[in-house]
Amino acid sequence: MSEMIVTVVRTGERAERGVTTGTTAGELFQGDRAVIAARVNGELRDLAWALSDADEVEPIAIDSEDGRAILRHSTAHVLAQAVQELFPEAKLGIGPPVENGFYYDFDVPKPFHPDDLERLETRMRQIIKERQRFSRRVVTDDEARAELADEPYKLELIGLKSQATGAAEGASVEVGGGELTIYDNLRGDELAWKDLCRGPHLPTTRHIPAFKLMRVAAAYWRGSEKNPQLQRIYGTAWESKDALKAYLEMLAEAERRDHRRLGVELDLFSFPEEIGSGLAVWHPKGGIIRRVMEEYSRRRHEEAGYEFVYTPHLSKEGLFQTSGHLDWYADGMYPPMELDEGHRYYMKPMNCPMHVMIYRSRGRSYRELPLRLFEFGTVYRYEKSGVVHGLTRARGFTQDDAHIFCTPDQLQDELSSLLGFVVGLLRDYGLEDFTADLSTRPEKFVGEIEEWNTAEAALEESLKRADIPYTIAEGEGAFYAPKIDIHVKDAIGRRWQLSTLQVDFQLPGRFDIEYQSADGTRQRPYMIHRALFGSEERFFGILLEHYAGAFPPWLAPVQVVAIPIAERHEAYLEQVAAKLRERGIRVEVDRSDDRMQKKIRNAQTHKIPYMLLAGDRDIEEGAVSFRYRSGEQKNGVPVDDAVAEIADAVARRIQI
RNA sequence: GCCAGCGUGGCGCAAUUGGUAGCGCACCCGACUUGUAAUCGGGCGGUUAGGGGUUCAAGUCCCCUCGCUGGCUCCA
Repeated sequence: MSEMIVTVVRTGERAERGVTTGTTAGELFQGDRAVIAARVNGELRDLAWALSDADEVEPIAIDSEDGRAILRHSTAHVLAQAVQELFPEAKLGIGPPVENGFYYDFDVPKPFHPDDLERLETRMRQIIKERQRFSRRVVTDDEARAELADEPYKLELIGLKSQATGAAEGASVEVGGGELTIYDNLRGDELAWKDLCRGPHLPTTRHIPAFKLMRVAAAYWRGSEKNPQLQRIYGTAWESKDALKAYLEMLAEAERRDHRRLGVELDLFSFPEEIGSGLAVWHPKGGIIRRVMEEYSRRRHEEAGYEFVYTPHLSKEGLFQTSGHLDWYADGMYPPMELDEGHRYYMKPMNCPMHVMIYRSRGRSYRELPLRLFEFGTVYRYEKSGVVHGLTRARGFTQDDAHIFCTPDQLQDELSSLLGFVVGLLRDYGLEDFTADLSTRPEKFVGEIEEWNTAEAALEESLKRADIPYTIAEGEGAFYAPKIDIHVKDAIGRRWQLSTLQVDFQLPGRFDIEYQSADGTRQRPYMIHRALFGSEERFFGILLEHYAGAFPPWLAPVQVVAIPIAERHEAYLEQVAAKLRERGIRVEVDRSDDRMQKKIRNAQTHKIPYMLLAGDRDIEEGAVSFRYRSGEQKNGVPVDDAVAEIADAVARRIQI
């Protein structure tokens, strides 16, 4: 009685099934409520898709990656319907799923107000309750044009698709590759709404278990500054109320550990309005952490053969003309200071030209190479006003910047050892999970293609040797060089771009630097740029969020707070503190007239790694009692043992 | 740079339709001296980011500047 055979694929297992002609994917998976779409011969399809003989069919569950994307895309449609009902003049842009959610762009006469989101959510809930069916319909270009005559942006997409040019990011969900389709939202048999869309979609709106609109924003149509700005609404949707809740809690956790908030709470740094946007001052507690980070980094660099240099923050314009910065990135530089007789000085946006000056200060021999120059170099970049963001995107910041001058022969080994060094040092700061991007030649570049190819190959080889997983970012290199960016994953799973490593054969030529080789000829060195933290400010901000302010003891600004049970125990704790200070431990005795419980609370909120308490019992035994950040305690520890425990944790740079 | 939302004592927040700026924490003073997350009492502190305007009257309305937030664009 079965008229055709399909192959059902589930998590790698394959099974053949005989079904009647015209069976849909949905009927195949009837009974499994988690299945909301299917992959038929490799293509994602609606459950209403009619199968053909010999099809290979895989169920798509709503809680899979593909399933969530479909859910979110369908939720975007519900949003768009709600918007057009509440704001009839709204014209549709695009509405794709994105990581953790979706958005939909609209052209509206008056921008949305945050309060509009609540009204839209209410309407969306009604639409979901109505159990509208998502119904797919194939149309010709002309039919689509006729049906969407009132939607200028959709018409533009149809036009783009006809021209087979690359549409905007996200637009592929509207028009896709082949035939055009429109999805009708049907309330019973009545058409509630429709949208040009490739699909697939959930069977009905009722299949949306949980969603929330997040924020309104503006976005340029098709991602170009030259185009008009549309109003974008961001939302999120999940396979269950619990999954939505977990996501919202993750966002709340990210907010709690936002470095800008912790910077204030822990008194680490601030951005005085009087100084200017994006320009931080470091308070004593933040300053200690930064100093410890720098000291450790400096020591490791010295051990690895780097030499320390210092250079000024300002330079005459000629330097940046030679380097090419004024030709390529003058926009990103602070405007020049005009001095007498027409001399112009610029704040430096990068340290490299300065380091080249050091190299060029005298003749160089191949025997000196590789020459590794390192500086904590403070640079200033005129970031656009809308992008400044705490410590992670500042206008003044300090790079842990090094430039390595080497012979072409040395390039490969130098890159390889460099990568190992970088990753090793990042591990010491408590970061574990690394990936890399290899950014290759961009459209706008300088130099010879052969040189680019050589450098790209050397970078890739070093990634392989260092065994770091990487992806190739085609065309993402700097104009003067290909680069490797190292990304790290933080404690709550976010990825941050940190270190960069670039091969540069432009600057050596521009500055005409040379070395004398063994055969007596003059040769041009290669140059490698690298920053490990990227910027100290940014790295600090990332670490702060990674640790949620609870730094490991070696970095904590105050490592120990000693808390007397009563005033008469203060002198004893001062002796303990003196012993700790002898070991270089940063310790404070809390002699305020707060109650002991309050002192504990204070130390706890300041995320102090160790609290040492002492009362009559401890003093009798020559001991102290520990309270750790976890709330755990360890009582009656002999003072020398306590000191040793703390000093050891600091020396080993472990987290506790 | 563009769009939107914001900007109240150090921090977190309040202030009916425009009608004399309050609270908590922190801070200062006093009392209390207490074994693991907030003792009690008193006090100081704001020309409501800055400037201009409307009004009898503006933290509340309008304009400009600065700054912050979320996006977009950008990130050498």
